[in-house]
Amino acid sequence: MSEYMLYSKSSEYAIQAMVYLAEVKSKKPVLTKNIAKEYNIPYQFLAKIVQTLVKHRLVKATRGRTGGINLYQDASKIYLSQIVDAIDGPPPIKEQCAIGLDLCSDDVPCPIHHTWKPIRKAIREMLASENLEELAHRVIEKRRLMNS
Amino acid sequence: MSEYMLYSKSSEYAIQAMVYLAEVKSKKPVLTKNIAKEYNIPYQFLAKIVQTLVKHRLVKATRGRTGGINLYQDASKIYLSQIVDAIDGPPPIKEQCAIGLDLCSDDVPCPIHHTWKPIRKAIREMLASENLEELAHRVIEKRRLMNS
DNA sequence: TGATAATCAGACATAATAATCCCAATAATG
DNA sequence: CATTATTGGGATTATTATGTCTGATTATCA
Repeated sequence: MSEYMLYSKSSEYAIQAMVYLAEVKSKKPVLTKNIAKEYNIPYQFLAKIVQTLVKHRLVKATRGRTGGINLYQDASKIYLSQIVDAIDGPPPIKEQCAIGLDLCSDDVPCPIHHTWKPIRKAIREMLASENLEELAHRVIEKRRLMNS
Repeated sequence: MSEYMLYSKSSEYAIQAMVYLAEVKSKKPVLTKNIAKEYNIPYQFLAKIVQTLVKHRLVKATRGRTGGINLYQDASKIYLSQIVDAIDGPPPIKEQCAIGLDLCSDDVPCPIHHTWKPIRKAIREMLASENLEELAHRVIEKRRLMNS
């Protein structure tokens, strides 16, 4: 394992799929299969992840021949933190000590509590402030830059 | 999986063990078994991790009946980043895109590149600036606070 | 020098995460 | 109404991270 992990692979796939949905803005249901192909995500695996997103009402599924998936609500109202929480579960109530000594708090801080706390806060705020509409815009902008 | 991960469980154990060594400041070799007991780390597992630390010259091992382990050099010269790199491997040269789209750079940034980059930098700097001597001091301070 | 006690090394076991398979349920279309 | 194409969901497999076992090697000490 290397490089810092904000969320699991499953959450990463979930974010990619939902950014895709925000990007295409299709009224018609979008095929999970197509999203999987576009982002090179194992189809069956993504299908499972989508099921979880449906249960958490982040995605709306239409069954049957002309079925597929759509965002459950407007892209501007869906934030990364919602997706990650749905897939990986919500963050723990009590903050874990970063070097695993035991629980730490402001009163009885762990050795790196004061350096780690603002970083953790920044991560949380990032995930809670990024919405799908913004992300989709920037993905489109990125494509433009890559093709120029 | 929940909560952000800076390093693997193995690295966490490695840090704990080395903070312990910095704390006791023993000239005589310290038993891996005792460290494992102190921090509730599975002994055999910690023994494996220690082997890796020895290979990376972060820890010095003395074999035989009165053997054990010590820090390879002064605690003030050993930083968290060294330990994490030894156990988890060094960070990748090319930065991965946080939402897995593809590689990102300042020129062709991924959608959350500009928010994620300073956070990643802060994490790296934290790991690169925390040395074992400092940490050991603060662990001792924490113990004092807990017992009062 | 033999008994003891530590690390070293590699194989093995278990648990968590990631990925796959298969078929049922649903719905459109000729 | 049969065919086709989708999601739903349980069981299974694969891969990786974590943890365990066993015996060899090294060194001390009675």
